Amino acid sequence: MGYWLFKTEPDAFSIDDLANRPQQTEPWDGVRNYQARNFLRDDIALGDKVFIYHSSCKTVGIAGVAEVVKAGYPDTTQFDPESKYYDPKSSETNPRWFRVDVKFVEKFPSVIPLSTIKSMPTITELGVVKKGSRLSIMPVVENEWQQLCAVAKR
DNA sequence: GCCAACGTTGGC
DNA sequence: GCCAACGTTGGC
Repeated sequence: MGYWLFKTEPDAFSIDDLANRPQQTEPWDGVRNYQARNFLRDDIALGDKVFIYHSSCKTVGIAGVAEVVKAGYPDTTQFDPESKYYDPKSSETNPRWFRVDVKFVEKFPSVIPLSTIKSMPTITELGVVKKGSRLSIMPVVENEWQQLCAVAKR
């Protein structure tokens, strides 16, 4: 079982958007970063748990949990000239970008603020506490996942 | 809105 | 293959 953190800008897509459609499969598409692509294509598995992280907003931090319901497969927006994620250098026979599907699991009673996460001395691996981390998809180690879940439920 | 950090691009 | 220029991300 793997653990991950996905960033999203809540103005575009928030934990509430997920929560309002609890039965629905949501595509996590438009990721255009090679390191994140490799995670999506190679490492993120069915059943993995995902922290939904709100960035570029009033309260930056972890807002809740989702679950992977479909592992990596080609992100079709890369083939669509109308899409803002269109990539003319990609092809259906050799796709460059991948996505997974997720579904809602839970919304935390309140967002765990980034400042709180940074203040926890035992959270050292998580990418968001590292300076200048711009990755939108990042792994979470299990013990840090458990710690953050405990904080969320306080 | 500022700006540091980082990824990508393209000339050589 | 180097590296400067440029664009983007994202916290503050």
